[in-house]
Amino acid sequence: MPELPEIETIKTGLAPLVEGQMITRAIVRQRKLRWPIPSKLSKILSQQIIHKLGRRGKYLLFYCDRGCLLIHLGMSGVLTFVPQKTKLKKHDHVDICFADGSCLRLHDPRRFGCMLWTDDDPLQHKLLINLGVEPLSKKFNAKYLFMQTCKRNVSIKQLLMNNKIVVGIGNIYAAEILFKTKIHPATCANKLTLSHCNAIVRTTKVILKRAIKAGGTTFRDYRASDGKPGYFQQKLFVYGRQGEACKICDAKLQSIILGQRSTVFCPNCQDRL
DNA sequence: ACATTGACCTGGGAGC
DNA sequence: TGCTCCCAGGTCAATG
Repeated sequence: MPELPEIETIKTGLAPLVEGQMITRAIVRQRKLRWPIPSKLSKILSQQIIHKLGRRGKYLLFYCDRGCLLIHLGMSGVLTFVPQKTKLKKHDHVDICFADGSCLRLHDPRRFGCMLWTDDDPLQHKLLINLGVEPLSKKFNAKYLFMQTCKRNVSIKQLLMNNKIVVGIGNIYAAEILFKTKIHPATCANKLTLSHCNAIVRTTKVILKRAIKAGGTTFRDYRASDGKPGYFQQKLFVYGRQGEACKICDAKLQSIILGQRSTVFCPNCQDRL
């Protein structure tokens, strides 16, 4: 389940491998992803050079000669850089083939991801234009978050996962951020003070940066592997640990459902306001 | 304008 | 063993 740190890690790892590559064709074996892959994708991409990789939220951007390829990995998407002759596995949906015999291969069992093309500025694309601020940018600050929380009647956990407000924070990091800031995930957003918002913002940046660093180390060798990053699992305090002991106070971690998503927290460390 | 719910999809685990 | 059921998750569209 790639969240922002994983996508950033993938971008960093992939950039030196694909930037400057000439695309010869694309092989699409399964078009039905979150949205259908354009039927003329191979024709569009043929003879284009990938100049630069980018990222916006959880979207990977491949800037080419005449437009941009947008890739979202959904829940289960994996990109690998392999020789074109590499044996196919189930759910290997797309190969973007390069002139040197290598290819970028998209594998996505659950098909929640997407691969789309735009001729124009990708940031103006329908799916990207309404995205919220980048959590590692200066726009994500206490004042901004407070402005958002003030007027909203949802749990702070749901707000953090709302990509119209801030992008890239999914179920894993939302839980971890709220644990670190000692805020109960069900706390109504409009109960938070500016000071709480400041703590959330600073913690978010620390945790995401640390995860990017960890992802970088576990991901270095992904060229040969299936590319699954480690989610710096040893460093998770609450996610996936319901019923286990809190690493800080030893209380039993609890799980609740917020916005149809399971949410783990420590009933002792995290106060509800 | 905001909040909520359903839909999409497969693999893996639990339970029988 | 094999079946069924349920869960995981991101995010958009439709509905309230």
